[in-house]
Amino acid sequence: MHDRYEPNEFEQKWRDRWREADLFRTREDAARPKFYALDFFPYPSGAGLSVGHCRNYIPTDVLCRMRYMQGFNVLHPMGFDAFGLPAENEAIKKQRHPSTMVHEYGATYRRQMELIGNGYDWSRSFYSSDPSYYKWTQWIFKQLFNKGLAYRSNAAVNWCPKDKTALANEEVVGGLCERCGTAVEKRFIPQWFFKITEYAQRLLDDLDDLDWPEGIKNQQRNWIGRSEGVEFEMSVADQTSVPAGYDLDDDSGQKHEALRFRVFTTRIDTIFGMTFCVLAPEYPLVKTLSERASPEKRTEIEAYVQAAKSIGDTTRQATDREKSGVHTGCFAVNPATGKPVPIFIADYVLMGYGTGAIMAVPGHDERDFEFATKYEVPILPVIAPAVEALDQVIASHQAGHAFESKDGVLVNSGEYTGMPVAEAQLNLGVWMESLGIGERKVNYKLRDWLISRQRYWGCPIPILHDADGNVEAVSDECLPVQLPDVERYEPGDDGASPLAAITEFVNATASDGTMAWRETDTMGGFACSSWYFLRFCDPHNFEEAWSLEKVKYWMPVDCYVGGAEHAVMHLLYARFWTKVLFDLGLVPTKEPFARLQNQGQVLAMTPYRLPRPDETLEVGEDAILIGFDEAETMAADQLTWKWARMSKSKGNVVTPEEAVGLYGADALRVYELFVAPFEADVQWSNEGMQGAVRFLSRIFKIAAELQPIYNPGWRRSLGETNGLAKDIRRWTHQTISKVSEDIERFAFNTAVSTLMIYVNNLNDALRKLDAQDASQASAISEALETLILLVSPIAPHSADEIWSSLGHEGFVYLQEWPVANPELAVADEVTIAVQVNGKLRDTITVPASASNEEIETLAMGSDKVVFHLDGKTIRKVIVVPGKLVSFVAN
RNA sequence: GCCGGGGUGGCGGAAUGGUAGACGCGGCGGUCUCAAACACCGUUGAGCUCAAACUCAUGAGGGUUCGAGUCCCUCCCCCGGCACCA
Repeated sequence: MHDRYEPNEFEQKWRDRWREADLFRTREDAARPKFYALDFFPYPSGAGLSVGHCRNYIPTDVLCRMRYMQGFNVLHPMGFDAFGLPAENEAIKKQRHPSTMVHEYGATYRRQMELIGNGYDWSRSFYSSDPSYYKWTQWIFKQLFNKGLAYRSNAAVNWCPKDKTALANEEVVGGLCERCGTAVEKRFIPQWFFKITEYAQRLLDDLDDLDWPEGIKNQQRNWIGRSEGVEFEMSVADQTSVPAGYDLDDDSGQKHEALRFRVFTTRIDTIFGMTFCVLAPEYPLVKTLSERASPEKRTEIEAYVQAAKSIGDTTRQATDREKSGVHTGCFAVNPATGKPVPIFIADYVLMGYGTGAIMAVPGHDERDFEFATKYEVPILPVIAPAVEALDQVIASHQAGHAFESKDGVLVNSGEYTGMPVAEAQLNLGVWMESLGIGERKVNYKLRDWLISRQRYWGCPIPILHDADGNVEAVSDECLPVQLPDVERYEPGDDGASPLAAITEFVNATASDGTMAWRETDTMGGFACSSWYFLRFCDPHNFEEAWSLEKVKYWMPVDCYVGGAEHAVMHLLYARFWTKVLFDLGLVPTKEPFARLQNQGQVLAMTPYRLPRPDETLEVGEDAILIGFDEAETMAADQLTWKWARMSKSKGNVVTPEEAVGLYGADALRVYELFVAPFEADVQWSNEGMQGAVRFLSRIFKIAAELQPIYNPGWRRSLGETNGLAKDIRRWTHQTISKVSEDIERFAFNTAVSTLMIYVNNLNDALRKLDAQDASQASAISEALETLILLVSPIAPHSADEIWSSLGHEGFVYLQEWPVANPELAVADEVTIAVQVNGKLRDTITVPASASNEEIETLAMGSDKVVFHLDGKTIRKVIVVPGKLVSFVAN
């Protein structure tokens, strides 16, 4: 037996044995409970894994290993998110075919995952680019299509000029392509969408029951962006009702037919304060109003609309931009007051939200206030803290700000004056409905999910177009629509997929035998990852996407682990697909992931230097990234070292091979688990792993020392224990319960620290141990076994090595997880804090069975307590059993 | 601006309203060694000290409580997300 941790001597041996024994093959034993744990579907990048990725995979593996030992059927699969932009872009750069490249990278990932000792059931693995997988991605597309949830539309879409494809809203971050950081442009191309908006309310409501981090749920709530309000109709006023002081530019002198438009507001209570209204420049009515206007006015309007079109969305939506707009020369009637208000066109109103038109209440909305000030529109206070507190509102206006108030009462609001805001919102909504010009309505920021990509490397959309422009789904027998194997697949700039140039692919026959052509867009990668967790339940099914029975058994995923960056992308899409499939009766759960955990990132020291005078910095950077080689050549005062996320581009990656080579796989596992809470970021240092090595070495040392007295039959020879033997058993059973709980709640750092305390205690006990004492020998044998079992999910190679050195056959993984006996975990004596007037003055040791009165008496006997109580009268005594005694005296 | 999550020794971090700083890293002292490394043993919040005792201390300030890192209020700072969404 090794007496210290020497990973090179045994770790590889155990990994080989696990593979030979097919140890991690999924068990589907009907008598056992199931546990489904899953890591986010990784895209296999050419950079391979870093120790940062391991921080995701190791903890899931620890939990799975414990669950298996606890008697669960564990499903712990791994596969690869192979389709999509990142793979294709890398393949283009390397002049390779994405298919061969991705498989090669996937093999590297697998090798690295095995190197760190992770136990996946590789027999269930697949690539999302396998035809046997994407056949079913297409089949699910069809389910959506048949249900009316997939549609083609010629809308303005986000186009990434670098990746040469359209993107979903979720993939545009701050106006930039989420992948490559290029500014997106607007394009009008016919695109396929999924109607995720139809599920907005359910996606919002069902968040409440999920055991997910609050931050992720919050992000989804914001993204869905529900708001309640009233949508109502405004009529354009006839020129005869134009108020004095407004010069109407209508040169026709004619009466026009009644024009109307609808506005949405969340603050119907402020309607009496509407002194103008605003249409988005893209609003359809703008054209009509412009045609009515004088030639000069028309020129002005058209110029403004043109200008709004030409500036990008990002610029347009910058909050610090000065408001701009143009008066149409027309007026609309405020339905509450009956008075005409001017209609403006302004680009601060967006066509994409609500109706694209608003009622403007400058008195109580900062944006409207800014606009009204610039264009000299009246500002009217209609909400105040109280009817008699109008001066506060006026003061705010004079100071240059709208008075924004969610409570308070209405003023200057006719019969509603004096009514509290909440009540007025309800009453005015009802009033609108009774009048028949509006209704209470819920709006969402969520937009439909744009799924088309004008790229080669994705799942083909299984749709045929006929000569008349009709679309039909490819019949089930003809699935999968195979992605043609071609040499050249670079995207074009014309908004067409490269597949459009492949006539053999495009030409097809419709179901009625007429000529048709295939849809040439492919699906974005998020389609593939929206159901892979279902396929893992039944990965070799060639008849159907999955059998309902299998999915009923395994779903939902009990523990889903990955980074927080997918909050509104993958995690939202996968929820949506699951709900659709649920409605179709194809899956038994409304939600795919019962519990979600986000791991922290691993940061590495990365060299930066100060910019030279002629250099400009990247957004968010205050220095310029340099390579480690360059850093070596520079003087220390020229450099700044910063903690940055490990990435190939920063050159700061530590690979699992390096870490395992230097310190061993188990040391890497222990270090990553122990160094910080699971969800916290970690500052990587190779030296930090030395502590993990010491911990593992101590375990080996204890095991080696105990080997001669270790008795595998300790259960039979255990009798009444006292003294040291009893202490040992108490530590053992306390440790079992704490470690089990901690692993369960993802507190791996405290699980490891508990094991360290246990090891330290056993180490101390070793020095006092009497090998001739049978009860001590049994207790320490139990302790040694328990230590190996408890440490095995965390350091599986070491556990197996020690286990076999002690003469056991097989693997620790196949042993039963120990169960704590609460009676043994209880101490005979407890240390109790004694406080006088809230300050700690002494601690006393009392029998655990002592009554409150006995504890109080013992505490009164303490010299220190006597000293601090001297000359005082005890007013009150608080006894918390097992914890403290507190005297209140004066 | 809005919404989340945070702020504890030199560092990473522990702590169901009940002994703040577990465990580890680093430091210091020692054992082993010709010496070093490894390993092992001891020590390590600050102040005052020979020591005991005492005082202070969980971003700042208030409050509730016998007792607050933990609960409440006001404010500051950091991280993440959203942002002209009516």
